[in-house]
Amino acid sequence: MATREQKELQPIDKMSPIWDSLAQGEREYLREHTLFQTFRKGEMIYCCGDKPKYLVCLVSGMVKIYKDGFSGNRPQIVRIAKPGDVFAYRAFFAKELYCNNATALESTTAYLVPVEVIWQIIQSNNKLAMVFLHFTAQRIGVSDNRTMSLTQKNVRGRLAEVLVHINENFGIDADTGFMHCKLSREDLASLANMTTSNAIRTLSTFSDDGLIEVSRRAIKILDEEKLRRVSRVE
Amino acid sequence: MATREQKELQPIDKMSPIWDSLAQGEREYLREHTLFQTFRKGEMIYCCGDKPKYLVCLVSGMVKIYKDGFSGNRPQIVRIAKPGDVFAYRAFFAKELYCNNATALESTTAYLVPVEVIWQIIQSNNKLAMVFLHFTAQRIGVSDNRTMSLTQKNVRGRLAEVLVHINENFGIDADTGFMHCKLSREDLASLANMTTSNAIRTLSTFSDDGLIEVSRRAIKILDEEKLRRVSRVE
DNA sequence: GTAAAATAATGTTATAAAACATAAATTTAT
DNA sequence: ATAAATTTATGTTTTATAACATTATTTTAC
Repeated sequence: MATREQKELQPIDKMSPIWDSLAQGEREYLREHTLFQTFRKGEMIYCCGDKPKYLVCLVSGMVKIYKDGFSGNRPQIVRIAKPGDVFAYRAFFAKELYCNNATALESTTAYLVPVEVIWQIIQSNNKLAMVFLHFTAQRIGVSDNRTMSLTQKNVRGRLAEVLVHINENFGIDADTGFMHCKLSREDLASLANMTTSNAIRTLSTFSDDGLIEVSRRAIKILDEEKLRRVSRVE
Repeated sequence: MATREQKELQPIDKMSPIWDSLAQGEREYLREHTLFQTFRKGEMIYCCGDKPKYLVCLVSGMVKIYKDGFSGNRPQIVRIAKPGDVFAYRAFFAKELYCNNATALESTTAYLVPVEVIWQIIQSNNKLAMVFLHFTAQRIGVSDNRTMSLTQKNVRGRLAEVLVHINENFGIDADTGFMHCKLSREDLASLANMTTSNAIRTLSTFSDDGLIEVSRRAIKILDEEKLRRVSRVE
């Protein structure tokens, strides 16, 4: 008898604590109007200039959210979404068009909630409004801190910060210790605002110094304390 | 008969459209529990690590909101608040301590609304929650765009952007055309993430090139179109 | 009004990171 | 399986900006 490895697909309102305050009727309304969609690797989920149509709740896979670079400059990854993450709602609440892009980093599935559905529920559910307010307020802090890191830390400090962040937020393989999130050097560079060359070079020196172990795209942190120190002071 | 130059002090709920959705009872409650305070030039309004106690609504003067620099680095001005602006609420909604500082750039007066009062009203006034959600969502966008500017534009582009922004948001003297907001070179540098030397030097070249006119701290934009172009492409 | 402090103006040097170049390794497509 | 394309690895050069240094000007304090 084959064991069922594949996890049962949870309904949208069980995917994130964002929906905890929803009443039963609201949950049903949400479920009924939510789409489920698959994206293949590299596929665009939304892009800069689009009018926000859906809030996205990631079910499986990984999505990079990135801004196009100014005139000839490299694009910059703002953040990477993982299963359970809810995104693509900022522009809607700000009453703006999207000003960044989202593409699947690997084969990905997601719930798409039409913004009208969110609007409908949030108008009469103050708790939901407060949850989104809490989230957006936190994200301002994250964004302002990111600005500080990208402008005041040097290349080593920025890359160390990115590695520690990925390690913390995407987890590591229980057996090998390698990080689950395997990004190309180019994407690491884009996250840490540096050239791909510098990302590659700095990974090499981190590896030479025994801070990390590198095998292709897989990275294992060997000395987290030291890496954090590099992230703090450089 | 002496003309009354001094404007009558407006009540808090007339200071910003943020409060437009408040019912009469809520307005009275807000007014009754709001403090009015004066800050002299350089005085701190709140600082990094403090627990948020008040939402601040600026009545007169100017306030700089800035983050301390990492280990030995220069502080960075996040934004400058002007009369009518409401600030100091992000950390409260994010359930965090302040992670930046606010000091008066000149003699300043402000309404201080205890966060419990905000909480009380927002719990039962969905419209107010939506207004704050709209504001915070917008500010994430501003912050992310700021990150792009500070990391991808060169010194000239960054300073040009700051000048255009100040010109637009703080207005100019009707007679002379000089900008109302007169910052020290150090503060301009802090806004544009560069050394004071570079801000001074770049102002000189802008002046030499006929883009601006400089007289002490006062600056007048002579060729806004060209300055915008510098801001966009450099 | 004068001295002291802070701010502004420039010139010079040092340096971190980008740009460029080339080659090796890996992945993808046929 | 082989070729083509992409990604990774390093070495070298160039460049933008910080750091440093000095002087002039302006503001503040007594």
